[in-house]
Amino acid sequence: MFNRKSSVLKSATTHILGYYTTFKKYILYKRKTPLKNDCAIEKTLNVISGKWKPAILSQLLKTNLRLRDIQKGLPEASKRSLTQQLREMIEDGLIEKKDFHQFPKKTEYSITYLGTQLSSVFQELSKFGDKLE
Amino acid sequence: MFNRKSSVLKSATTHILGYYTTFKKYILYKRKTPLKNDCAIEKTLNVISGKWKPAILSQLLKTNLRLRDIQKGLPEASKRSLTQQLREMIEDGLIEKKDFHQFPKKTEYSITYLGTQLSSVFQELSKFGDKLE
DNA sequence: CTGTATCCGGGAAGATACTG
DNA sequence: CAGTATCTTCCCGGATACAG
Repeated sequence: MFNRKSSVLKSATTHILGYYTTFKKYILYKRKTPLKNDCAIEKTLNVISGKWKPAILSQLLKTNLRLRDIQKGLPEASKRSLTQQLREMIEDGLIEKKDFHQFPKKTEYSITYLGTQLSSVFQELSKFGDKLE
Repeated sequence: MFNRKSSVLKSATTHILGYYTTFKKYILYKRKTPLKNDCAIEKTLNVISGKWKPAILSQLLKTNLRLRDIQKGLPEASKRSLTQQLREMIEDGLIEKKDFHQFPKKTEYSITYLGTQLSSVFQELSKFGDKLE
């Protein structure tokens, strides 16, 4: 989960797992600045602090949703960002995806049991946020 | 607190408060992507999710500290990052700074009452983090 | 010792076009 | 519809030198 691999295209010099390469192709690399995964607090922050993650999770805590519906609720977010953050949250086990094999494509995102346990975290975050200014 | 101003040097084209300029000098600018400050959850996340903030706050929840001591506890963080994150947390009212006017300089950072209320947030974050893998 | 000035690299996320 | 490919912009935080 930490040092999460992402795919990226670099046209010039880039790095693979810490080593540099100049090949122009999609590669997997580890995050440059490793997270302090020995701290439970930072672990949680890392899985929920994507730009749209709290918003998505709040929605999914209420009901299952298709990508289209998530977009409708977050019109400012690009589709790319949303699918990326959804993918990360699937990797982290917070949510699940179900594919209905049909055309046009249909998928549905839902919260996992682990994900539901975030609600007490959100409750505290919200309580504190109300005290700010 | 949101749309916090930062100073930055751009050698080419950059923007001031949303408008673009090509002057090469230090300017103040607002964040390009405004935060959704209507959500209490995101408010909290925004004030605690700097790279070293949770670590600093955890320390200050125990005792007052000088910059030197914070650095000792976080040898991987640069001085610049630490002072910057400390400054932001002062702006957000989480911590306070006391200057002893002497030479060599001496200052001391301490948690505010608002800051102490973060402990229940951290508790939940920590509890959830233990459930991750 | 505390803090700022300056420069820079890299990862996150936006825009847009395309695929199945 | 759902998702990826590609390029671009932005901004956080590291390194280093300097100032009071």
